[in-house]
Amino acid sequence: MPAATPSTKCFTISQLARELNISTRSIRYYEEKGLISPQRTRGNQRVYNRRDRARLKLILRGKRFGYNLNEIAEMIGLTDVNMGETEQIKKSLEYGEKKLSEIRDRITELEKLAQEMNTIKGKLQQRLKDIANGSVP
Amino acid sequence: MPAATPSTKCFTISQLARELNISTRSIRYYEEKGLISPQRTRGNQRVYNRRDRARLKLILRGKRFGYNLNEIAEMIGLTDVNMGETEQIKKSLEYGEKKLSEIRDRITELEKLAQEMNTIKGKLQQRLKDIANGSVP
DNA sequence: GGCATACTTAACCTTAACGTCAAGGTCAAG
DNA sequence: CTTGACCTTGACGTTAAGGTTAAGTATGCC
Repeated sequence: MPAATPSTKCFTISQLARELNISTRSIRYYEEKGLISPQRTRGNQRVYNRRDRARLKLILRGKRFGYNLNEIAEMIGLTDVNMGETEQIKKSLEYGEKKLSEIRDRITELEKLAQEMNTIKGKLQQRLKDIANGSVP
Repeated sequence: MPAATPSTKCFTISQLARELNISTRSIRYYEEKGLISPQRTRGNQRVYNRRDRARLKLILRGKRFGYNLNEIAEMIGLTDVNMGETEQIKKSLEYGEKKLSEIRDRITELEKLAQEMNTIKGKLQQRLKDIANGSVP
């Protein structure tokens, strides 16, 4: 067998913070809330692997859609925690299903919003033309 | 000419609050922040028309996507305020364009999120099967 | 070992977005 | 004109999500 763990790249907290463009404080705060649990060095410093990094990205994505940290916690509760009893898994699946349809709703809603803004855009452009001609306001 | 204003249905604040499932406090707060400016009765009570109602819906939609009220204020600044000088309109258009592409980005991102959750779902189901058989955890 | 960086926890501070409560005004029904 | 439901402003309270600062520890490099 060759050397071990070929896919265990690690990051420090500030590396991740820089990469994800957030503060270290935020990352620690997410940990406080139980959203991530990185390993530690002997010296007690946090070490993040790519799974942790992926999870952070997931958290940030959730945030961008207006979910708060509690909701996100529930949402990603279905990734690797729980993973114990069949019942838990089933519940997670159920929850995930709910969230998925919620997301689909959001997508259609966003499309509606885009449409709405397009309408407004059209009106503004029309108005611009009107002004260019001389139709009084 | 027949009777005037055929499309001027009005609402009280609590009617809207109930319909939109938010508190009256929130609605007043949005007004405080300059996001809506309903008419008043002689007795100084707020009266909302359907345009106001539509705007409230827009605000809530924005919120659901993680925009804060300041961002939303800017965003809807392009609906009927400004509407005065050509320069303003042009700026609004520019801003709207930016927002539109932002929205498109969000849509793709949401799709990615949905995909990700589907992957998780698959894993959970697989795990469920494994347990059903008897492969130890 | 010594130095510069980066990391740790703990404590306190800030801001947005409301919730809540008080003290009083409005409005439609009777 | 009274009553009850609803509305007004104002002020203060609360909560989530961090920012900030302090005092001390780890790590990498010379």
